[in-house]
Amino acid sequence: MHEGTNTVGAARPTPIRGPGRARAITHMRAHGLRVSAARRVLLEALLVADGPMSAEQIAEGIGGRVPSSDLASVYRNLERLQEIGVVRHVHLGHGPGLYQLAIDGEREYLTCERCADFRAVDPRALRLVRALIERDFGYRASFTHFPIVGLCEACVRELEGGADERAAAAR
Amino acid sequence: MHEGTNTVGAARPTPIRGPGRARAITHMRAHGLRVSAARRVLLEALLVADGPMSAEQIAEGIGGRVPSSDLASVYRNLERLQEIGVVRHVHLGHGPGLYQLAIDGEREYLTCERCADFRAVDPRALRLVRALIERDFGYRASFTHFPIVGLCEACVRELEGGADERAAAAR
DNA sequence: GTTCGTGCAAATCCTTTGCATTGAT
DNA sequence: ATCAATGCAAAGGATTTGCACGAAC
Repeated sequence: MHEGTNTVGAARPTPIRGPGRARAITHMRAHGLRVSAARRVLLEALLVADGPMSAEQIAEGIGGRVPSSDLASVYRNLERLQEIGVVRHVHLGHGPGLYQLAIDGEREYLTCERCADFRAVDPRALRLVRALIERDFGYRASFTHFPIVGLCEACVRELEGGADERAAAAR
Repeated sequence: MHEGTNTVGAARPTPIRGPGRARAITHMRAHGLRVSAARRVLLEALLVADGPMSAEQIAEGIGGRVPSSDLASVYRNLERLQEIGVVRHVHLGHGPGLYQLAIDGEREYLTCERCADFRAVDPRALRLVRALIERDFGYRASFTHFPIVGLCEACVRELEGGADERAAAAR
């Protein structure tokens, strides 16, 4: 059925480690990708961004902090860079996919379906969760591409506090 | 940011229990919804379907087993019925949202990002997983609307078998 | 007789594709 | 000089919205 973005099962890309620019460009050359202006700008955008960004935000130049570029090319390049392990993306709830450099090792995500905020964690922090899921269901879970969805601490408090607040207001 | 489909935080709808038709229709009347032909057909489609169905499949009459109907109306009615707790939907990976009746109690999902197959489980089966996530991250996870994504047992075997097969082929 | 729901068309959002031109190698 | 990458425009799938007509209450 759906694939394209699906990394699992394809030749596993070597994630880039160490600081960005030069490393990424070497990686691109090593994979036979040309180093065009558009791709330099794309890398710059991802380096400048502080967190996962939508293709549109990137195309618009991260709010003017880097030159803007063509959206279709951004999508094409994000996909190519993803294939060689320079880029990753996450789907946080509805809304567009969010892209980021893969230079900082794997991250897994938890996102709040109420306030839409999210949290990136080291995969090791989810070792037990994964083990439990595999033991009970045989599934090898990954929250890299699709996050754990739920309510964050703040939203839980707000919702549970709801009763108290109402009681207080009634007084 | 995104909402609409988001159930959490809104007045929690009473899920319908007991067998379908009449129950659902009573529920609709109780919530001031009119019982139109289109809505009867929609309910029929969801009753006939054996699993979560896309809006398009429903509009096309579940492969001719029920009358077909207008896609926009299907979406509108799915949303209204969801608001009153007669319908639920899941997002399994990419692809369209999948809708089903809420008559059979909550279900949580695990889906395979390789073969796109999925599995519905009783929420109680995920009690420990949820507890662990809440303890470690403060998130109250729910896999009702967005599933646990990973590799199913079969795909894990295929991928791990890969090495053996290759070794065997080399012999 | 109102008001809500319908069907159709058109618009929206995110993403992909076709194609002639430009540019990296 | 070659071939990959670009930019633009147009298509694509999923979903939403506007609106005039019809049907449930």
